[in-house]
Amino acid sequence: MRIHNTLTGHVEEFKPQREGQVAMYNCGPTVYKRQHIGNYRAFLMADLLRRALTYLGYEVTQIMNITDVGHLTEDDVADAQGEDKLQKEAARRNVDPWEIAREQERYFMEDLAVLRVPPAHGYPRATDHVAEMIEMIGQLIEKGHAYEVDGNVYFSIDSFPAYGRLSGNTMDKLNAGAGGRVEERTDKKSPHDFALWKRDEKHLMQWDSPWGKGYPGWHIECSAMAKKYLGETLDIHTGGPDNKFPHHECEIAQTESITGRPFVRYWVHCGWLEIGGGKMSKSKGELYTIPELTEMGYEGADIRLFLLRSHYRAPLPFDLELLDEAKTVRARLDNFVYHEMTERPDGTANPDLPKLLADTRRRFKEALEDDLNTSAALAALFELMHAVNKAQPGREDAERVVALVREFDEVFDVLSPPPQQDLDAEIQSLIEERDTARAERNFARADEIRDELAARGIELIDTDGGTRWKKS
RNA sequence: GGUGGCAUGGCCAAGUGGUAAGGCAAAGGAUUGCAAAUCCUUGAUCCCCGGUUCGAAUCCGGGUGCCACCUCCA
Repeated sequence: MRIHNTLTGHVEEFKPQREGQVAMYNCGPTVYKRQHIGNYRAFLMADLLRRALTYLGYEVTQIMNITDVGHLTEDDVADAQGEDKLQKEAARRNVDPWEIAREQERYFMEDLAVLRVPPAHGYPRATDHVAEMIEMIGQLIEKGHAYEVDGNVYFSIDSFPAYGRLSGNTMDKLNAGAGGRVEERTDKKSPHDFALWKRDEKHLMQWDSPWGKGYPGWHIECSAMAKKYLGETLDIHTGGPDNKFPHHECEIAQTESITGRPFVRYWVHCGWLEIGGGKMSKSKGELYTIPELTEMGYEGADIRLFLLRSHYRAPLPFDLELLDEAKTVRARLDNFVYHEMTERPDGTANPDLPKLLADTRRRFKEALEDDLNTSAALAALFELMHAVNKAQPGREDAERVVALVREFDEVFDVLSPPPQQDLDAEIQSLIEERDTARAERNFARADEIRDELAARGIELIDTDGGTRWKKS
């Protein structure tokens, strides 16, 4: 397995700390608003990574955090001026922030289910780990990496020279490029210092701490929970492109200042999902949530395939036509498995088939091993389908082919469930009537019945072996 | 101003030194009572200029265009 590591900027050979075992942490959602499809690109990448690693024989432990406090609207300012996003939404809707957090967390899980994302091994909430955060903050102060000013605790950037290694925004660069954008004056020693603990009497979520009542800053939660559930050094840490800076820089600074060991071996970030030539984000208008898309008739699997068809790191344009295309492709896959390869006649085994299957599996695997090259993996699958359709296999060969397609689908998970085979008696008799009409060459009546069933969502397919149908 | 990234046929998209995967769309053909599906056929010298090389979409230099981060954001 080779994977692109943001830390080095290169695709590297992946070697977990423990042979065959992977400790993976995914930056999860901030539960103050419904996540949109752009957010889900990052979560589906995490899912892909987990599935691919599992397919390749690794045992993966996956932890994804739920941010339910402390994510500020002004992380850079990172003093008491910044607003907690959850708090802001709570004030807007005039409801308890806890209520919003739990509601949005529930929606998130619902969306993941629609997207066929199997649950991670844990979804720790920030608010359940304030004690761990306080402990880490205390350690940072002890070691001289953090300082308290009037109930606020800041991480001192100057105490961590490696700051900026991940994003390229090193301190000298940040200072050089300040260009008037860092203008605020605060109680911080350096404008780039970020908050670990914040005092704010008006905040609705308050915890006791050695520095008085307050609540934790955003970045510290990931350091605390990653350490608790996966240890001091993670094999993989994922996130969206926006997490690189400052969030992940801050995580590195906090954790490594305490442990003195590398925090993460491989940083993996996805590319932006773009809409209208720009990124899709909550602060702009046009974004789609999962329920909005399903109401429009798209299935989770359509969205999966749309996202998995291109490389996870490339910027990906989003529009409904591309989603339609994914739907078309998926229909072709379904058709192959449930129609072309089903009810095949008996036949002799094709001597070339074993090699075709082995080559296809090798190509598929090698593509995944090459920094999750899903485009190439899918190309292998399409070429297999083409070759098999051409060869018109007998039943046993067809079953072998389908088994391989299903094996690939453990990674992609885009096949529809098997079509229902039960039909009510009325429809059944209409189909029989049509068969009779066709036999009598009464095509007018036959087409009439076809149209009628189509209106009821039943699509008829005439084959040599008789009339088949499927729900359209 | 600083940082990171992108530029491949109508659209989407692989490919990082050896004569451009795959998908969607489109067109023609085979098959079909009509359909659907399937099969056959048809398309790009890879943003521009210069360089390195026997050979570059792929490396180097210089341009141009676009996106993002340095505010909230996956």
